[in-house]
Amino acid sequence: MSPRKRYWLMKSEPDAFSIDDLQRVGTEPWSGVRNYQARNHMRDMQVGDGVLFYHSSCAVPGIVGIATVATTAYPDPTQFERKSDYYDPKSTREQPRWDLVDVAFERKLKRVIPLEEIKQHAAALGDGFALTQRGSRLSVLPVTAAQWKLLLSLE
DNA sequence: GCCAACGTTGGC
DNA sequence: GCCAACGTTGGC
Repeated sequence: MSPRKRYWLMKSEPDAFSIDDLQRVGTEPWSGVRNYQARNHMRDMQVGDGVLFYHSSCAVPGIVGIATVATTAYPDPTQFERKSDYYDPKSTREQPRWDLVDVAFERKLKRVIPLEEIKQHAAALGDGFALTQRGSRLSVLPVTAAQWKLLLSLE
């Protein structure tokens, strides 16, 4: 028996990989996460969990689409590839440090929900919400059912 | 392009 | 085990 569906938010720079890219490929291994907290969140993911797709480092940062978790966590192959930007010499196949999940496209939002607007709901979203916490750079973060509902009600 | 905030590294 | 230095993230 699998635990009930959970929700997450995943950041991506649209110049590198956008929601349109995800729509085109359908499913994408979320490679390159090199932050332990973000990795641990991916290890907690279950197939079917909901993902808010967020564009960062762009003109209008914000939530742009919805995806679903398509696999449980498995070792990120790029950590073993010497030529990859994500190569980690401290990683071995016996003891990989970095995991990823595959993420599947579900839909684009009717409009971008800008960070600026999300911030106006910071109080309702709660102090613990990493996206609206000052200085937070976490790229994979948990979202509660209530936060998910609130954020998508802004669409 | 700037810079604040954060995580990691490495010297001691 | 501390902490300064460094590199990176990401909003603006």
